[in-house]
Amino acid sequence: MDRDQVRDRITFLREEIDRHNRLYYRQTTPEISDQEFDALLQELQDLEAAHPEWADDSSPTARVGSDSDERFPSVAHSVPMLSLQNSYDSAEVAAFDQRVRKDMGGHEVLYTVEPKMDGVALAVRYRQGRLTLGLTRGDGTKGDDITANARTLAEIPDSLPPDWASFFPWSGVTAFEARGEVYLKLSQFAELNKQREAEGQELLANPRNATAGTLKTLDTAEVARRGLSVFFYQLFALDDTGQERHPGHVSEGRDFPDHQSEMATLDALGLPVNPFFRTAKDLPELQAHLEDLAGMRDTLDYQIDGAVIKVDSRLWQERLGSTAKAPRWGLAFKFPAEEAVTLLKEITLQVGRTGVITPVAELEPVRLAGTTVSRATLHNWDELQRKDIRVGDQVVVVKGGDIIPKVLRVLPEYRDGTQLSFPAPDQCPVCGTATVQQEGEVALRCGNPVCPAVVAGQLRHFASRNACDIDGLGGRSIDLFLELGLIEGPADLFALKSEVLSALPGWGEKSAERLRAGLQAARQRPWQAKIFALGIPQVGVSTALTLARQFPDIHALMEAAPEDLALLDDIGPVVGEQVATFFQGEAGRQLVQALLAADFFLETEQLPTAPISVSGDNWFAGKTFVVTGTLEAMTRDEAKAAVTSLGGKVTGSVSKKTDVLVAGEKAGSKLTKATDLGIPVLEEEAFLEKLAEAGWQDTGNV
DNA sequence: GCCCCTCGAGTTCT
DNA sequence: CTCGAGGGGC
Repeated sequence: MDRDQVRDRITFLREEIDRHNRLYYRQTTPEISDQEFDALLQELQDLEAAHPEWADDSSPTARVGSDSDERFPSVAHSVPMLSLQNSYDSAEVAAFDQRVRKDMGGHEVLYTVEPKMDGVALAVRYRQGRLTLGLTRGDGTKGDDITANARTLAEIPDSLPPDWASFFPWSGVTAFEARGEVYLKLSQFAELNKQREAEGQELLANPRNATAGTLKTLDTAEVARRGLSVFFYQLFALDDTGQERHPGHVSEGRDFPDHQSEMATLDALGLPVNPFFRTAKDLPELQAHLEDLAGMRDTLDYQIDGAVIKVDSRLWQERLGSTAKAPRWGLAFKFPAEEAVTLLKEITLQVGRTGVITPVAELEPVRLAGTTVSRATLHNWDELQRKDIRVGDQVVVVKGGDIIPKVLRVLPEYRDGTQLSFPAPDQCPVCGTATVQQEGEVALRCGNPVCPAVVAGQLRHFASRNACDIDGLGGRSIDLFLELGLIEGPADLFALKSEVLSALPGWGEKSAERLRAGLQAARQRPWQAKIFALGIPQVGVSTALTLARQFPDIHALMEAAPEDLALLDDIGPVVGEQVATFFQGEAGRQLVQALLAADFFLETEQLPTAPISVSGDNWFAGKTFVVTGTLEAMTRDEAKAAVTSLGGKVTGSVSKKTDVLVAGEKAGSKLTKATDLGIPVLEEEAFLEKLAEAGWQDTGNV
């Protein structure tokens, strides 16, 4: 099912379940068996679990269990407490705008935009200036009477100033109802959990659940202690008669002319309103406000999950009316979810170039922070056990560093006994060789040095950008060559015949020629890139450079003793031993011999390019830099090369020793850390200026 | 011997 | 980007 189908299905199931509920409870004429009903409910629960972004408080699943609470008396709402229609991207906002404009016959429209609080809805009633009732949303038509708890909220006044009625733009108001969202400030949430931790109590899972739980607590002293907050967004007068109903129509002058004045009146009454409140006269303005709000999200002391868009004029609201489900004059825009719940369908195994076997979670695809996530690494079996992840679990997925999905935790409450834990394999999934786990190591390895997965991984590494950077040789070609038995290792690439290549499926003379040129260029790669390409354990770009500076060619490097190696910068006994062992071992020796035979190594290797300082004494020289985020004018690697060429040092992580952080767009945790440590941050524009000042010019070849 | 810093390795999706 | 672990300063 694609996204739209899932959504339609959810809507259908909700309506269908509601219908059967009515048949069952009110008319006692069920159409389907209890089992069939349970199956529908189960399907809906599964879909909602996989798509938390479409959760809805009025869904039948939400009503099952805790929502309607026997411990509190149930009271009918004066006006049904509807929710707005949800939307998930800017196209849907545009469609909303178009529909509204059409319905308004080209009349000028003004929208309001306010944050959509991630809290719990609450209605409060005042009569003659005194708080008389606090009511939860419940099922939308009747809610739970939690008046005693509502009274404990410091932000909800028990009685209003004597002149309260004069704040309404029409006279004769004796009672009113205000609706809003109760929430827990993030700072307060953190404070509460700190206390709970100290007292050995279980921690509150998240602010929203904590708020919902608090409102349903019977101990009012405890409710008061939690320190809940509230923002109101709706206000209407009530009849003073026994039967409450919405009394006014705008045309009769007994309602607010627009949403703005409604908010202003709430504020005047001393009921808190969110400080973010804007108006927009067209779609671009609307979108700009939504973006602003999304940008502010992390700076707020409360969670918001989107924005609420309304047509400002109440007259137009009335004319636009409502569908059966939601008002036509408003829209809830939801930000992309940063956390999603989905089904872990399967765990598969991956064998990397070093032979390390990694478990990977295969997930039911789910939208998360703008992309669809279907896989996530589980790293190793320590992690699997620590988190007690099992096949068939509902899991919470987040995006680490906003890019790479990661399984945060399982939801054990969804387990039904069919979930199976996944033991570490005793055989390599690719070649069947027994797996080994070295002492003190977390990683599980395939014991076979020529495991096909390892060989493929080594070839990929050999061709990769920082290694030989072979143009025209991607992962798919490598797999193809291996499958056909054309090659067994990197050296065999050089012996591939053009005639053979151009006859391969998907290959022609052009691609064969491209690969030939790429291989020729590989022979001219800088010495350190060739060392890196060998794939020696523990030898990355940086260590390869150290080795290249010390040893002029492959022969000298092969003969180096571990003790000599350990003397080098950043190389200790462990890495020294690893390097020496690689060259003494059968596999390493064969690889080097074969590459020598293929003329891969040169008599005189190209020495690593020494830092060329333009003036030797520029702003960059001697400083330590970290580059993060996306730059416009250049790639991160180009920026690093530029800094290095001016005598600056570039490291990968921010620490006290970092002098400057160069931050592009969408900089993540590194920017946060740098700010914490008080390290100067240079944005791209300033960085380019400094480069120009230092006399750097783009040579094009990095 | 402890702690901080840096490096290597594996990682997703468009 | 994050994690684990090696290297080396203190």
